[in-house]
Amino acid sequence: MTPPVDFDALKLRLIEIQPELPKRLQQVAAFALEHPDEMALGTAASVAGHARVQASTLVRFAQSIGFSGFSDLQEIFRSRLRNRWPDYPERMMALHEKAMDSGDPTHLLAGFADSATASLARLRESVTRESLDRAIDALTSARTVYLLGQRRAFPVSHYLAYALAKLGVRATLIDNVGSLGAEQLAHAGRDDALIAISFAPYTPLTIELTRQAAARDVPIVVITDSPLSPLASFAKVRFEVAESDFGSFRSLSATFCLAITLAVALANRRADGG
Amino acid sequence: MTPPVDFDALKLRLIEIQPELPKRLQQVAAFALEHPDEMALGTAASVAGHARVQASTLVRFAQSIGFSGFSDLQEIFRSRLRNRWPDYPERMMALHEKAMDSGDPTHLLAGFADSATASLARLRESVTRESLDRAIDALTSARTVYLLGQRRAFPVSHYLAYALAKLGVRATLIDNVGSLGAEQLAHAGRDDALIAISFAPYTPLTIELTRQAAARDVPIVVITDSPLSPLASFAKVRFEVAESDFGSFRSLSATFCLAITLAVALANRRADGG
DNA sequence: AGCTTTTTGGAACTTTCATTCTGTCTGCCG
DNA sequence: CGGCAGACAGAATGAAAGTTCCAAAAAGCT
Repeated sequence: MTPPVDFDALKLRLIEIQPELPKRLQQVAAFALEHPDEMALGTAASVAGHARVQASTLVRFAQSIGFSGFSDLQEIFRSRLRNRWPDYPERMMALHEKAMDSGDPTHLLAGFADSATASLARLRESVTRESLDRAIDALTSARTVYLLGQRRAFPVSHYLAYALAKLGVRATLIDNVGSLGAEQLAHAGRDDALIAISFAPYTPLTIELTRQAAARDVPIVVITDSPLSPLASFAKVRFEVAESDFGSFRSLSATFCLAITLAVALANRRADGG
Repeated sequence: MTPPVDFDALKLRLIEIQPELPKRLQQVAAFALEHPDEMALGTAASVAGHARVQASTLVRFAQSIGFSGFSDLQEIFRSRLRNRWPDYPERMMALHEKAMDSGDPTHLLAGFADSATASLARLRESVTRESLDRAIDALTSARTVYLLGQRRAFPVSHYLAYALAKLGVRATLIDNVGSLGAEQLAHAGRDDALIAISFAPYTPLTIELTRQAAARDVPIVVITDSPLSPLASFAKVRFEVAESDFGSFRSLSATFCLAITLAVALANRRADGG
């Protein structure tokens, strides 16, 4: 069998033959495509370690595609690295300028990526350890963590529900399916907690349900975009996330980042504290 | 003498001390700056050959700058090649460990923010104008855009549904509420389009519904994490988003960024083209 | 269920590589 | 002109890497 001559050919070949490959060899194929840099720079042993495979499997993999051994295969990944655009900052500049012409969607992509990056940078500066600690305290002592976010904020609360479930934390997502939002939150009490998320224009349902929960003394962590947010007054702990926007669409990157931080920190605390 | 920590520092150091270096060492310095790729990927012997020098000279060169040997020096060149941030993996490790044993949640936040930022940077490099254009073409000619993403990917498809609705694009979210996923997608035909999103471990429902849609010739734009993804083969256009992960949680920033780019570009195209 | 074939993990083997060491050479100062 | 110090090339060395092989396990087939 004749081995692929460049990275693209290799990629195609792998896509083609992967289904009929043994398990471990599939594993290697997936790893190779996901970590091409590692394949290029690492040693057979280190790559094998990261891919959870024996070094000999790497050799077998290479041979099954037609190479004589791992080293030959690695040469493909190395040449890919050589031919990659020489200098990063220059390329970035060129990309920005070239994309300025209208109708180029890469311009949009760059814009959204920039604004997300900016949001993340600002998040890091604006969130204090103290507020994080207080939020995690409040959540740690909760029997059930309720998650509320509608419309734009719904992706965040849904992702939190997913993450908390994975982390073994009891959480309930208020998704308002069938307009049962109020009922979904009805049993939240003072030994639970609510994470309420809303941005301008604030969804009335989110405000109303948060208000009701606050009236029942449910500890509330609020993620919003302004200290003047209608949610602010209900908050035991409040985070203001200033997402920069590009065009009229705000990124949610910083909000997600904060959310997952809360989730993981909470799980860690539970694991430590018993 | 303390060795430079990254490529730029090394460059400066070399320029500074080059005049007072012995002849062969100057030769090596010049070669190193002119052929950084060779320095990164070659062996001591091959580099020595190209630079018309003995291998031992390379070692002495490295030591004269403060490294323990050629291998340490080579690491600098390799990390330059790996990605724009030379110390990214180390930084990640450090943050992770700090976050783990200090219990300081701001380290977690920094880690997630970093990994999101890295994902965004990589996204910009990996997405080509050509694939964006093809995706937008496919979506523009669709009567209805169907959005499919479950579990981890659900936040993305939900957000897309929100954004497309705001932009005046007819879109249907396959949320599988009440297990009506198949029925929600039942009327999609060849003049519609589907955006299918899934990451490992791929949700069976997403794969199955995408397969069914593909069988009915629905044009499909796939967002996934590997060319070997089970979704890949159904795709008319495929995006591979390599999100870096921190701990065991992947950021979704790059995926959101790509999604919103598609949405806005689509709306723009519709507005222009009539 | 038993046999055959394929696949896998691990150790042994061989090669390659970086590094050290030694003798020689060159340039400089006495 | 002779001696000294630094630099150099090339061989020797020891470590690390890639590869091969074999036995055990798994998968497939009758």
